[in-house]
Amino acid sequence: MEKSPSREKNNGLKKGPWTPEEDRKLIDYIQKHGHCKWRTLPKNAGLKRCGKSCRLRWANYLRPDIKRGRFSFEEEEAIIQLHSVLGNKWSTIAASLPGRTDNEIKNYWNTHIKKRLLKMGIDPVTHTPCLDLLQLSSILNPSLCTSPQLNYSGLLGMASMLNPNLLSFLTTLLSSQSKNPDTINTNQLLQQNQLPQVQNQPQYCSQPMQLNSVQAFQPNQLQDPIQDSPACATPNTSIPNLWQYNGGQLEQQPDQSQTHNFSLPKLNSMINNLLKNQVSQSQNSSTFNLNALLHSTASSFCPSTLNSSSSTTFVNGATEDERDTYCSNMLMYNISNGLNDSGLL
DNA sequence: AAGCGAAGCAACCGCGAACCG
DNA sequence: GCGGTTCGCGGTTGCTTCGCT
Repeated sequence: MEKSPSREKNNGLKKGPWTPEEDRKLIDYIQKHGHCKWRTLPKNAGLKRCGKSCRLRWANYLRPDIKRGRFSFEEEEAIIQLHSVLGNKWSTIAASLPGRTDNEIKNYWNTHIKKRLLKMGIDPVTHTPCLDLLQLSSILNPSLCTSPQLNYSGLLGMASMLNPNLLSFLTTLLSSQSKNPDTINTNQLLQQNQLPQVQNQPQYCSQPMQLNSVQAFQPNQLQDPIQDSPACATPNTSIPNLWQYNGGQLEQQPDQSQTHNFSLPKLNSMINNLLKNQVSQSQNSSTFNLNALLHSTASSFCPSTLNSSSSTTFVNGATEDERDTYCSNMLMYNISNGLNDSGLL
């Protein structure tokens, strides 16, 4: 790639883009003599560059073991995972990714991953759900909603910040949905009689990835909420209309005679209504109105269809949207795992 | 086709750590 | 132990390409 004319420093050392000729000289020299002394290398190799520039060119571009091309999804997952632990320790992260340089990873993080996380409602610095007004409006404004699956993670992130009960409820519902793709038994959920632990720092990536498990969260067979079948939403006033968060225990006992089944589109609208309600009431409230949730009507929050992507598309060469979808599913999967680990599901 | 801003990425810079005499 | 030198890391810059108007 030919760039602008090279710059020169006062001391005669060249700066700027490397030419193929310079590359060849550097490669030839290192292949013959190695690179023990970067300081003296350029002079010996016949290059008008500083040692630092040579080292950088070799390390980031000319090294024979460098892997070129797009980052695979596995690599991306690893970067996010490592960054959540190590922070901006690019060289340490690079050490775990054969063939990738710290500079490349740093650039990829700043140009791709950071944006993706923000889009998912996750703070790329702290790796926790973030709440800002823009995010909030995009989540709550149906016209701005382009990916319902994407918004699940945003919703969960929001929920966790607004109300620990809400996060527990949503994740339980979503996990239940994976076991029974058509219906959710609310009574069964209530009978658990204990709220799961709220994770302080939800993980949204895991190693190794378990595509089959994640696929269980693919909300397939979605219908237009407006066309929801009557059997899918059966509100019942005998269900306690309030869950009181009190050290993880439900204070009101559920009515064990009633079962409520509803489809995922209905769930979508319920979550949306719940969040709207929660936001308008008070942040950090320890209660939410279950009865209102069950009675809430389908809104236009959820677009009419979702594509049921196959897991095999989430490997190398996945589109941006597919990656977003997968990342969102991973969030739900990991939160669900947290529930499973606590023996609640 | 031209202009312009955004995105992507190679390369630079400054600083601290490691090394060495 | 100390001072000078070298190396490596992370943040930043600036050039090129891309896409939109």
